Amino acid sequence: MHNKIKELRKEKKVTQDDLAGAVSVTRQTIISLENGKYNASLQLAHKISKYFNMKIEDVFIFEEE
Amino acid sequence: MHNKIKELRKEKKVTQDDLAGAVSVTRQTIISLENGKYNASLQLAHKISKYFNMKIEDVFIFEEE
DNA sequence: TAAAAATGTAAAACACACTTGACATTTTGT
DNA sequence: ACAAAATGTCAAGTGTGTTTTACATTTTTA
Repeated sequence: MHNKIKELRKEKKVTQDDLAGAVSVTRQTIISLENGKYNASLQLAHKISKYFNMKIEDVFIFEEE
Repeated sequence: MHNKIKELRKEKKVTQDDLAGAVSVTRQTIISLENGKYNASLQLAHKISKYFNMKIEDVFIFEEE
């Protein structure tokens, strides 16, 4: 699974710190998600995609398992 | 956050064990999710909603936070 | 009505999402 | 060029999702 957070964030021209604040997590969490260190929780995935006005499936890409 | 797993599962007439097998988790995990003991991971939420041919947001309900 | 199937509970163990803090590197702006 | 802002790394700690095992209760069916 990977995600489009970094792209979406740059399109919208917001900083990691801004996004982190907006969804109430640490900047470290955003960094780790963007760099594929681990996956977001369902709650966080929801907040992030809501922040970008998108569906979870359009931000987080689940390749075949 | 709550979810519609139990309802959807009964509509489709599948057992907890069937669903668990279909999404590769333990029956215990399904029980705990249905009874609100904890929330699914993003991966699992995706597998479950895909199993029911639905979007994550239509299976897992995020009340205002 | 008894056996079988389905659902539930409880607790210990493990994996991973997320935090915290401190510091290093890259990018941006003047 | 230099300072400031943004991004990244590392490591230890906390909390929670998931597994496993074993057993109890409820529901279904022959």
